[in-house]
Amino acid sequence: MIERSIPLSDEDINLISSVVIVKRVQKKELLLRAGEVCRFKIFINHGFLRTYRLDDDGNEHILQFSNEQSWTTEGESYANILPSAYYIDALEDSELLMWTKDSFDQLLDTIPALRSFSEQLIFNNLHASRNRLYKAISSSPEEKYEDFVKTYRGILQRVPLRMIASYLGVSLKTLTRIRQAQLQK
Amino acid sequence: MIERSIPLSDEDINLISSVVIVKRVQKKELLLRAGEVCRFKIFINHGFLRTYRLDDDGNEHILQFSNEQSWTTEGESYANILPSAYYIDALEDSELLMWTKDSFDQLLDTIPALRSFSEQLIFNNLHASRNRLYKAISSSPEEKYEDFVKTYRGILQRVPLRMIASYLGVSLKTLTRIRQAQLQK
DNA sequence: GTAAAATAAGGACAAATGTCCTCTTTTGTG
DNA sequence: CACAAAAGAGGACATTTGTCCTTATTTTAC
Repeated sequence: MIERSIPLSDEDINLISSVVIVKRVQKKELLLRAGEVCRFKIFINHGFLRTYRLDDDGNEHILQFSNEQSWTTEGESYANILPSAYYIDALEDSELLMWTKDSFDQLLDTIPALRSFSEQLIFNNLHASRNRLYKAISSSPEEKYEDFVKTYRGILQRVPLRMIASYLGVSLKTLTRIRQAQLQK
Repeated sequence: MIERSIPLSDEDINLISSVVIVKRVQKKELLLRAGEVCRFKIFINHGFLRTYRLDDDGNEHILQFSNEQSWTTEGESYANILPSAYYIDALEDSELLMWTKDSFDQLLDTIPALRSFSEQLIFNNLHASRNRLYKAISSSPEEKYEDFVKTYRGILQRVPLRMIASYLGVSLKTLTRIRQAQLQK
């Protein structure tokens, strides 16, 4: 599964597998709490995760949805071994492959292909993040929603609408209004 | 100047300097146009740059202000040698140190300290970008403005207010209203 | 299987925000 | 120095968006 995206030798795969931690989590289970240090890199074998943050009033703001067959972690906490500002939890029952920072760093040193793959991921992340920021500051709620539907059609059916609203930074009300307006057409 | 932030030997510095391109640009001069490939990594010796993008209606949206003694480039275009979606121009007369991707990649291969410094920059960028996204989707215009003032007090005096508005993703009108309201206090 | 919780639509209203305009001041240019 | 351009404040108004409700439906949990 991971192999699909990286060109790795059998030997490399064995190495990587030798330090993996397989974890099954239930829907709603928390993987990371704000204040804790994020100790793992996570690959989602199947299932669905989300990264969110609480503001001063206790409102959730979703930064990221993480599909199966993708990677996630709270990078700032993970890299600097600092308390995380974000939560990560499961939106569906999930099966995860996890590596501690220590073992993953060692893998990076041993397997050049993994390192360059990993760097590529960082870049993709950075560019996606910048693009999303652009949309956040330049688009109307309607454009944001349409863009979301276009980009993540699959997710729309998997999560409650209020989470889409949270992800887009608009109220549930505006989102239902937009959807109603689009039904009229 | 660059040296200050990286532990480099004299030899390394010579290497890095040997392939640098020093460029002086005037206020308003464009360094990168949308559609062009961003061919350089840029270190701003002194001066002030900005990265922005035009939407379909021709409105500017500022993604980044770049201070003196900091780095900038349009990463997505630079890394993948693709047409940029963004513009970069000078908000003040500036002196820039620039490296082509070819020569910079070579430096990265030769100087491990530069590579790790460079990776650190990427991470900082990623985390800053994510943080800004969080504020973009979670804060009111007033909170955004206050946060901006707190974080970039210096910039406030250097750029027109409408650019701050553009950076924050709000209209100039809301920004002047917020500022008026704060004067009342 | 049933009660409780979550979801989301919709109404009513208030508040926030944007657009368009004018006017004054400041800045930049020749 | 003089003229043009840019900046930004402010008014008037319309639109958008949010908050607080209620209600119907679906999902979850015991």
